[in-house]
Amino acid sequence: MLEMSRLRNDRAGVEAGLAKRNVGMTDVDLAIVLDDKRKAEQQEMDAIQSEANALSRQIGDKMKSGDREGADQLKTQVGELKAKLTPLQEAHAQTRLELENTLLRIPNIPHESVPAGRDAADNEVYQEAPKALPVLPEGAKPHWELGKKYQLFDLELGVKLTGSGFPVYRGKGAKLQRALIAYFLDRATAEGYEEFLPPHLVNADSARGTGALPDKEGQMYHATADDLYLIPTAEVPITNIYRGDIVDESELPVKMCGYTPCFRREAGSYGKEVRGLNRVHQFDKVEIVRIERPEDSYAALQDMLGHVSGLLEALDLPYRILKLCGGDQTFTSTITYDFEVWSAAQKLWLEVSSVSNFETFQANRLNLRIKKGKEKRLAHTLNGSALALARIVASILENNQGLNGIAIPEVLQPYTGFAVIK
RNA sequence: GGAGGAGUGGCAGAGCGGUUGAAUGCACCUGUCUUGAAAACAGACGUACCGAGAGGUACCGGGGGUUCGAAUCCCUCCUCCUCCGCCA
Repeated sequence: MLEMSRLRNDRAGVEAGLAKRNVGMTDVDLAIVLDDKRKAEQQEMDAIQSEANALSRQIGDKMKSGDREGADQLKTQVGELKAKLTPLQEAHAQTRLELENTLLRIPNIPHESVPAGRDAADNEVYQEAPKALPVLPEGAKPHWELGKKYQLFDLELGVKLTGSGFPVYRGKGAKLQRALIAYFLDRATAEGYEEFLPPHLVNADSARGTGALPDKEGQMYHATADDLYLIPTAEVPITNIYRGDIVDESELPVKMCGYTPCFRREAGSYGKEVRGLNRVHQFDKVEIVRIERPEDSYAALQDMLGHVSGLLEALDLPYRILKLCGGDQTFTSTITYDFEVWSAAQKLWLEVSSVSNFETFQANRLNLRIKKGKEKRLAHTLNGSALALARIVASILENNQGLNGIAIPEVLQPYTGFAVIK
């Protein structure tokens, strides 16, 4: 949620930013009108309330001194004031609700460096793959065939148990998952991120705090009996740890990480993009989250890009980094970099990480502030996948396949206990 | 799931219908004193909204109600504690 002050004071900047997302100024204008109305209503209400409070106090005095008649007279006056107040209060509540809903509809303003554009086709390559893409010999198999051949995961079994898009990992496939999770967490904690293991279901307040609601309503699984949402990413519970908090600047930066499964309904996607593990309803991910001073957040973003790059390099996977265009960014982000890994058998780039700075957009919804002495201001929040498993597994299997089986990256071997899948 | 008890400022803890945004203690902050610290003393010390300011309004777990007036009474929901039941 954007700050009202920004909408009022930086109209040109807001307009230019929203244009990059192909969004107009209608809601911005409406928000300002509603905010003006809100203020005027409050002033009027406060004045009436103030008068009523003063009279009520006088009633108390008159009652004490035995002046029943005077008290009754004042009661009538207060009654009249209240009659005026009630409709005002109702109107005011309505105005606030409309203002809130309007603000929730306005997406974050992209960073000035973010290119304009409509969709993924307009994204900018920020960093090319560092080396020549591997070329596999004839007969190389896509990961879903490898998964079947070596009994690493079973999609049909998932259908039986749950439905499509819920893979069942088994044997060395399951162990590889566990190894990747442990490796990613160890790397993150070595970088100073505190590990959390949060709930996998959250309430509506948490979903709203990070922007999953209302923007992604329908993309989350909803446990209606208890009105809880299955998390689409660990970002939601981990960032919400600080919802409503005021953090002293001396405690910054806050660096958190956590592993969780991620649940996404992903309704309506078909074709090669969803073959095998390319897009599933449940996958595992290690997420990193940071809370920063505004002046530090872009250095933090670079640091996070470095961290994710380091992981992919350690796994020896060819990757590139995209800077998303305005139209392809998520609703809440100021700037987003996507990491894509080359899946050699499919000859396809697979997105394995998304690293974003939200500036104050999430913090404003979360009401997450930082303070230095008496001075308080909104924090900047950032997060990134480090990393998302299913597609990493897909590319490891495909890229590392050979005549003698699939080679496990060296850094993972201490975690898997085996060097080859055969 | 059933029965009972409780939710007040950073913490502890009064208040139980009328200048109570809230006593008191501790913690924190600022001064005085001290070479420095401690102690002592003095002061400041919640959040949000409106207002140029003076100041005003709201908030005592959330929501609703009674009343001229609610932290105080009523309803409801949530959370925690104790006991019982069930259970990985």
